[in-house]
Amino acid sequence: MHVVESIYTSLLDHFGPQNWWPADSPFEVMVGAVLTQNTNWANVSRAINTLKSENLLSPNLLYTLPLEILAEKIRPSGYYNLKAKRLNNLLDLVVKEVEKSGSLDAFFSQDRDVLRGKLLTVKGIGPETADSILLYAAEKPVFVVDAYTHRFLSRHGLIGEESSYQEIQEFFMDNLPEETALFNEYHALIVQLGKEFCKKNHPLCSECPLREFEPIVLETDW
DNA sequence: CACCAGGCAAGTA
DNA sequence: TACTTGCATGGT
Repeated sequence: MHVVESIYTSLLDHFGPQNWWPADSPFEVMVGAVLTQNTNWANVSRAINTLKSENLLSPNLLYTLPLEILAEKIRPSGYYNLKAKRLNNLLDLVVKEVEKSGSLDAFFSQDRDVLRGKLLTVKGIGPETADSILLYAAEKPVFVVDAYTHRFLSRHGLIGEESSYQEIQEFFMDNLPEETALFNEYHALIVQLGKEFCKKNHPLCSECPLREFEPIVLETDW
């Protein structure tokens, strides 16, 4: 059994199923994926609740909303001018593709790597945001790598600190069965680990569910 | 008061 | 290519 499987077992045993992504629809996942960039989920949740309560959470409505108004609506999520623009860039693609395909589901039913390539053409959609949309909205088998993932693997000496997004992603995908449900649960568990035990500048902790995986002291403040 | 949060792109050398 | 910086709110 590879170490990534053992870690998954430990995390699931400790935290239980996380039932991600916390959203009511695939489109809500897409919006949340942009808004949560480098931002606490509690703040993102406020922004999404505003959009919901004003019945604005649809591609066409959001797309026709002026950037300044959109920025105002999503203010609590931080970087609101930047994120309004990024959402609009994403909607450029989504509205166009939905018109072409007939529906959001049809758009998502394309090949995984083709879809990933299209998402990555959008200014403001990088690898993590694209993969979050692929996994949690389109339900494609892709492993999402975030800062917590990088940090906990480094801290346990399982990868070099300088490892790239793609290298870390391959570390998981080369050693796990290619299953959407597994990748979904695993990433969610890593985020929970991050929030509770693997925060920036958080000391090595005897309560950590991964304490058996030889934590090491790093040079950096990770 | 300082630091952090489920990134990304653009600028500099 | 390899750093650095801007973007911004709300919780601890």
